[in-house]
Amino acid sequence: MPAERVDLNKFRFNALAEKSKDISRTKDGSIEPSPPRAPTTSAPFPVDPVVRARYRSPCGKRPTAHQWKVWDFLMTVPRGKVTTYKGVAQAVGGSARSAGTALRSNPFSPQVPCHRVIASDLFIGGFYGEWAKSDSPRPKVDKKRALLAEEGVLFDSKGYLCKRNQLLG
DNA sequence: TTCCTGACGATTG
DNA sequence: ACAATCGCCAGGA
Repeated sequence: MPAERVDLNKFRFNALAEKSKDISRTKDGSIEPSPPRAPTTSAPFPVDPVVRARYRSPCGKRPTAHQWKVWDFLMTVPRGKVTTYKGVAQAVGGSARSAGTALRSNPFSPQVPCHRVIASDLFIGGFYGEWAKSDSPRPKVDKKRALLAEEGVLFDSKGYLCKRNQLLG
């Protein structure tokens, strides 16, 4: 294979990976892996308010009341079912978008099952900050799909939920 | 405090 | 059908 072709493929890969935020570019133009979006913890999900008050995420941040509410609600979504960002917002307040913000910083995945949240049009949606696009690599969303498949929740080739009755509610 | 950025969702052209 | 736009609101800098 000509070197020219190799370089082209490499360039294409980097462009896609950069778009999906798996890598980022430093000031001098070199490429480095992006830091993980939401490092997970092996600590058990705390329920006690006192334990919560002193809890710090792996990034050293203290979760907000809204985040605890979102995560608490997720704990009520059973295996084999999914809900939507909109559904989360209706349950705990705020907007669908702000629900996504709380999921994005969930340090207890998959203990707190943020993989059971999909878009309101039944599209599989995102995972760990990565939003599924059919024309780009989506390793994290593939992981989400695998987790849900293990729970009996399947999506079609375009990424839409197969069985509507698996939606919570 | 102000400003900006998103794992959204609904509307519009 | 599809992309562009707009409203949304929690967090972080």
